[in-house]
Amino acid sequence: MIKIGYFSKISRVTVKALRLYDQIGLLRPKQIDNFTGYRYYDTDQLPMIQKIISLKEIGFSLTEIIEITKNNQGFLERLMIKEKEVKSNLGKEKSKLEKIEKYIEGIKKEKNMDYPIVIKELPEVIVASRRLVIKDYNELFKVAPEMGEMMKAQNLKCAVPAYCFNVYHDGEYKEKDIDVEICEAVVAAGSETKDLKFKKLSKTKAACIYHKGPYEKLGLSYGKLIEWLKDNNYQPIDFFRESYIDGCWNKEDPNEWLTEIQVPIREK
Amino acid sequence: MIKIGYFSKISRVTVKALRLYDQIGLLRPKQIDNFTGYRYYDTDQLPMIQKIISLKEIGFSLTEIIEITKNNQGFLERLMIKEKEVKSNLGKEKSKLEKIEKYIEGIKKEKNMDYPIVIKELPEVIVASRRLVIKDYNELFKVAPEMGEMMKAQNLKCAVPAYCFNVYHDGEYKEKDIDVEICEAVVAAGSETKDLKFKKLSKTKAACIYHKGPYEKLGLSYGKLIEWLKDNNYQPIDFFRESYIDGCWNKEDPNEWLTEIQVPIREK
DNA sequence: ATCAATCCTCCTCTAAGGGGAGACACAAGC
DNA sequence: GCTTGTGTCTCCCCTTAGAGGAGGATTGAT
Repeated sequence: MIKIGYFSKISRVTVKALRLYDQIGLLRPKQIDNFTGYRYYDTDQLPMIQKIISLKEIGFSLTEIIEITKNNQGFLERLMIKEKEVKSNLGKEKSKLEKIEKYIEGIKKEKNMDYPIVIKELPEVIVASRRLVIKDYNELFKVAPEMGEMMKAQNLKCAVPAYCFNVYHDGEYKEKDIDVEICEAVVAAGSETKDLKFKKLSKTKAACIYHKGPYEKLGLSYGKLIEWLKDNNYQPIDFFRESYIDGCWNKEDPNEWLTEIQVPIREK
Repeated sequence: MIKIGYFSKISRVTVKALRLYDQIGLLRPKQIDNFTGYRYYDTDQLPMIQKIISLKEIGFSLTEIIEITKNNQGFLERLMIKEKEVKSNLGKEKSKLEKIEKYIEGIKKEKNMDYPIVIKELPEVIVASRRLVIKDYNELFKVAPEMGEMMKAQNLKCAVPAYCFNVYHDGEYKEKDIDVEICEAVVAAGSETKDLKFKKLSKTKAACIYHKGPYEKLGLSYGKLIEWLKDNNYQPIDFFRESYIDGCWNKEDPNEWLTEIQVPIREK
């Protein structure tokens, strides 16, 4: 019979750990002195502690190890479950590594990524949409409230949280005669009119970037996003959405305006 | 100004997490009502929470994120450190996966691995060694105590924990005229005699397996170990050591005898 | 007999929140 | 103005696998 310290040395398991294993019933000392409380182990418990170490090394928790060592039933199943888990972890670590390397690359190329680009899942949503050609961007400040009126007339309820974005349908950047579609998420579709259509957008992954500041500089953010798509080998599967978060309606200073550009992509 | 629940929805971060971030000073609400304690956030805090999420995704802890967002100094270095970390994790997960697959394979092939094979590091050790040819295995029970006498005569101190093993130098298994070397770890070398040599064994990785039961069945364990080496593409770099843990000196029943077979291997 | 080493139990701490209790606060319907 | 339901607040406990340490008892060696 050997004391815990010696058993700790030959098993290469700390005393703290051994006491814990005793406590949770994973590995009880062969004998415990009733008066002193001293734990006495036997060398023939070495294989058991070895097994515990092995199972720990492949990722089983102590609770799982207790169950495994108690009755060997279902060990194969457990192994296969654990295999999946580990594979999933492996995938996560790989994706971390990719992201880190992108970050490092970005810094070395001196791209100033004040705001990171992330992939989000955009939920399924029903939008009221009005598509029209406007003379210039300023006209937006007129037609947007009009649309609000139309929606109010139908007693449409906007979704919460609000989600309001524009889609620009021109193939190129234009300053005049812009083909724009204004979309606003609603709780349920209304009745279609000449000016107001409804559609359901299915959920999708999207690459997103925030843009802070006036709309004239949105181009910079579009540029970053497009470059990122190319670098990461993603392909857009729908139009870019320009989602308005802060704007003239709640912030006076255009430098405070906040917009998010979202582009639906196919998952890799 | 929006309340925590709404901010939670649009940022996709739980209320619990937001409150924690507030508490640790990572992301304070823009305003807090002195009377009610209600937290009020602003939409312009979205980019910040986004950044936090991104940094979390690549494996930074909240404490690290606080430091990163406070002053951007050394971000590149941090990234490179994190890259190493993640690569190391990746390696660990891969090794887990390998082990799991070996286990599964073993079970499917019905190899009864009552005791797992593990790789340990054997520490550097000084051994007293006596090499001789014995007529049969029973002679060991005579020569071993003799060696004890020789050591006692020189007042040699055995190492703690005790480490006593045999090395069989014959190229094949023999029943007679066995070329055996008996080794015992000592604290310091003594003076060499005809029968007693000393040598220092450097530390090395070794594949090890426990064997419980009489010595006649040691062959089975040797077999498993050798097969495992082949399966895992390891090559022995030294003789097999048969390390005696429980034996006739402390257990009567040979079924209780415990031996560990160790074979030094080169690290992959 | 003394003293250092070992052992015991008990307590707190880790990271990033999750779950829940009890108490207020707010908005809507009557 | 009142009730009701929901949202929010703080505070407390819980999770893993031990690490670290305090304070006190025991052991082994001199």
